[in-house]
Amino acid sequence: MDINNPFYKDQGIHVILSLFTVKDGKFKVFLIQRKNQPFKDKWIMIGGACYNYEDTETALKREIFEKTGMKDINFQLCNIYSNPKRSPICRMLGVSYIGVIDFEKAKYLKETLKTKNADWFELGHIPELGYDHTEILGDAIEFLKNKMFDTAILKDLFAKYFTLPELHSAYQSILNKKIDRRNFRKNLINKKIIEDTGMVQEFIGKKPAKLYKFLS
Amino acid sequence: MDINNPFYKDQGIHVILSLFTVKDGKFKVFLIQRKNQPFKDKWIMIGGACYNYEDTETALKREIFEKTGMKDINFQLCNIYSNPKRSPICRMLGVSYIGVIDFEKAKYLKETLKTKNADWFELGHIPELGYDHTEILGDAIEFLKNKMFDTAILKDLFAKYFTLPELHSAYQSILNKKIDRRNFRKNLINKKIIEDTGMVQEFIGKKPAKLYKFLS
DNA sequence: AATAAATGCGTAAAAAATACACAAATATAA
DNA sequence: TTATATTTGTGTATTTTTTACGCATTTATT
Repeated sequence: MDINNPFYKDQGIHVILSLFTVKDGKFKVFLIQRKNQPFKDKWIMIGGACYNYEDTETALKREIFEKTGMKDINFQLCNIYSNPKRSPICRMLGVSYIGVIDFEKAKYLKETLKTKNADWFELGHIPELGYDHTEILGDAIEFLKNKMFDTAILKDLFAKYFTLPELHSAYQSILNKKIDRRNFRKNLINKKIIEDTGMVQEFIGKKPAKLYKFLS
Repeated sequence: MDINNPFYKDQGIHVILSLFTVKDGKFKVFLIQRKNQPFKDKWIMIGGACYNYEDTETALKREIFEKTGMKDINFQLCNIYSNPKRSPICRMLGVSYIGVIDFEKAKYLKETLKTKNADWFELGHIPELGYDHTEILGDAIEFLKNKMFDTAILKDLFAKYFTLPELHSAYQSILNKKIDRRNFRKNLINKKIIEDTGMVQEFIGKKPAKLYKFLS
């Protein structure tokens, strides 16, 4: 370890957030459009530099706040990307996180965003992405799918409570396949991922649904 | 993203390998003793700098070769550590990998190692570690345990073939608990992690055991 | 030949996952 | 008011997977 080796330092760290929501049965990811080179006009996911006095989680929180004004987005580590050519400027190690928000926040996010060219894109309708964000997004989706039935990774997809039909619809959107709704309920309850709150939906029409919440 | 911001660069990336083996029913990790400050005389896991022209896997392969002379150790990403104070010298992002080798290689490793103060330590008898390697090692063990029954993460624990009693013993050492040997076999075969080779062990004593191999 | 040690194979019980049917609540139409 | 359609909740067989455990086989030793 030679601290004076010019190749040792002289490199940056980037944090990237694959931010997802589900709205009206559409699984969507949040993208912003670059205004400058490199990858001018290409779309990328939220993120930015991790300065050398902060950890990556702090950096990502700061970046999210600077770019969107939001402070309460939860996320978890997904993967890292270390190809030295992944950015044309200099070596930037990419640290990728995954986050989920409910569609009320999602709406607010777009309205208040400082970066104007930003939007939610439905999966299957993703534009061409800059850097290696196509790969990063693909890995994030895979990660999300693999954790959905074992953890409360979708905890923030609803502000607080939700009905089973709502959750069921979200799962089907993300996995892009049909799931038996009766077994779906038993599965998530048995695994202690969701819990019946005892409350019931105020009815809009049809039979009112019970309200559930995520555990942990 | 301001490339001229002094906090943007001026930081290093470190790769760390939690290298495990099992010998005579003892689950062990490979450690080397530091000769210089910081953490002089403390033990740490293999690793070193990732230069800005290489990806982290390349860096780790290089570090392993420079420090041990070995070229064929497989590993996979485990976690990252980004606390800016984790190294007293400068910000060093830690990228942790996990690897496993068979005890024949393990023996060779210690003999040919350039760094002389190096050894295999049985879990439960780990000395005080430098940097944040206690946390890194703990996470790596957790990672290994969680993947043992779903993937061939122990593939390199045996040079080629192995008997079921050998594998069974290794699993029990790592998990530190008894596992029914009959269900153990069925479990790993059903999940297509191991496969019967059709060959049988040359007998040393007792009933000769069948030889298995890892898949994938 | 009998015994002990280690390994392989099989089967019954329990638990989990899957497939599928029907009852209950509500709005709307007749 | 009654019937109908839609949506949600609950239950129950069936299949698959996991777990528990018995017994036979192979070899060395006595």
